[in-house]
Amino acid sequence: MLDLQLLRQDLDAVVRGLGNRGLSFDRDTFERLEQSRKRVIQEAETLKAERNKVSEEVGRLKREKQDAEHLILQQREVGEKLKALEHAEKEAETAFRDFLALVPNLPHESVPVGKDEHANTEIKRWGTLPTLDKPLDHTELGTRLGILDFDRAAKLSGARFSVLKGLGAKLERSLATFMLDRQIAAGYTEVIPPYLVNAESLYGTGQLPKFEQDLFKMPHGESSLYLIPTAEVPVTNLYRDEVLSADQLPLRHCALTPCFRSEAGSYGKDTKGLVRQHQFHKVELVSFCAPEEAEAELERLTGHAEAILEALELPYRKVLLCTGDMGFSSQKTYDLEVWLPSQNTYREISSCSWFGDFQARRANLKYKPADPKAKAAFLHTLNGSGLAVGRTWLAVLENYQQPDGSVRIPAALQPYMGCAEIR
RNA sequence: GGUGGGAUGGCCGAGCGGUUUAAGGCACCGGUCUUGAAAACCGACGACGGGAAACCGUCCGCGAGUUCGAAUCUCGCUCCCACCGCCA
Repeated sequence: MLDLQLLRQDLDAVVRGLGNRGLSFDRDTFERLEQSRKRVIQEAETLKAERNKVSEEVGRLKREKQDAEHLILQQREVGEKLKALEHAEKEAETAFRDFLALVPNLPHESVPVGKDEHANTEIKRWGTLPTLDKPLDHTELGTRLGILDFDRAAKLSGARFSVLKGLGAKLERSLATFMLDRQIAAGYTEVIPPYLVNAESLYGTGQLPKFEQDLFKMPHGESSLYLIPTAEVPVTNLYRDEVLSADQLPLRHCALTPCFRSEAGSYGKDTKGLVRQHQFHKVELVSFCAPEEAEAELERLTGHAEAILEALELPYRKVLLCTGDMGFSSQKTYDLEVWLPSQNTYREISSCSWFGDFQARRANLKYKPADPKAKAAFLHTLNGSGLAVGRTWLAVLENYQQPDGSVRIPAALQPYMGCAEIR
């Protein structure tokens, strides 16, 4: 949610910022909704103030054993009018909120303006690309090694699911544990959150109301629960409707969870292999901090994701997303892209974002600044993958493949795997 | 699934139809006193919305209802606690 004050005071800046995302902000609708909301609020409040006064008068008369019948009759009419007005007030309030709920965050000033991923800025490249004559893709490598099975997964669930077996399963588990251990050592407190969340949680981080079609929704009693698309949702919402004290900040959490995405609208994209699945594991980093620390925190958090790739000696590049390529809630995002020999290109393996107070407004996440005279204020939220486990799995297979079809295990991972290769 | 108890400001806790503009306490803040601090005393002290301001409105878990008037009465729901049943 954008700051209402900003919308009122500098609508031009909002229109400009959203324009940089390639969106046109409907100024007329906003102004119409804002004004009708204000009008009906003022009307209702005037009437309520009047009602309260007369009711007080009735109370006084009754106490003094005087007749108040004429006032009570008069009040009945006011009550009727008020009921209608309160209804209109609620409607206007809802229309206004619904409109704002669909408006994405404004890009930070340091974000390059552009329409799609071609305008992203490469920040750095790390690592040496493997020299392979004829690199196989991970699907072929994994299937040949007997550690990856898409056919049987299709039998169980359909397309975009996978079965990992033997050392393939162990590799997934080793990677996840390795990442968690590293991030815990870097200062993140591990949490294991629910994998099913309510609609309020998804609203808080910005997946709802706009992106319901991307989620798996489960009927539950009268309402529904959703499978989490990322641990960002439950972990960011941990402190929803709370006021944290300044000395708790920055508050850093990591979580290993499965992630579920319906991938609606991505038909034909990455249909083969593990790149785009309905279910995958991810270690997520989430940080809550004071606004003045947030920009540096994004660099720090991204660094913690990079450290995993470097520890695993996987070549990657770091990209600053342009305005047109950023997610709904983000104001600045770095993507980390790992080298995939079979595709002869870099593919996203982590996305690290700074949301400003956008999610904090939606989730009512506040902190009490150190200055005892200061009022509670919205804090800043950040998160990033550290890393997507499934994509790391396939990156290891492809980058560490040997001419004979076996796969070496990165040195840092060998203690977890208990072996040096898969063959 | 069943029965009973509960949900009030940052925290504890009173209130059970109209002086509640939510008592009282704790914490925090300002002041007096003090070399400084503590103690004591005095004062201030919630969130959200409307308004240039004065001020007004809303908020006692959530939603409906009764009433001139609801923290207080009625109904529905959610969550927490205890016990029973079932269960990994």
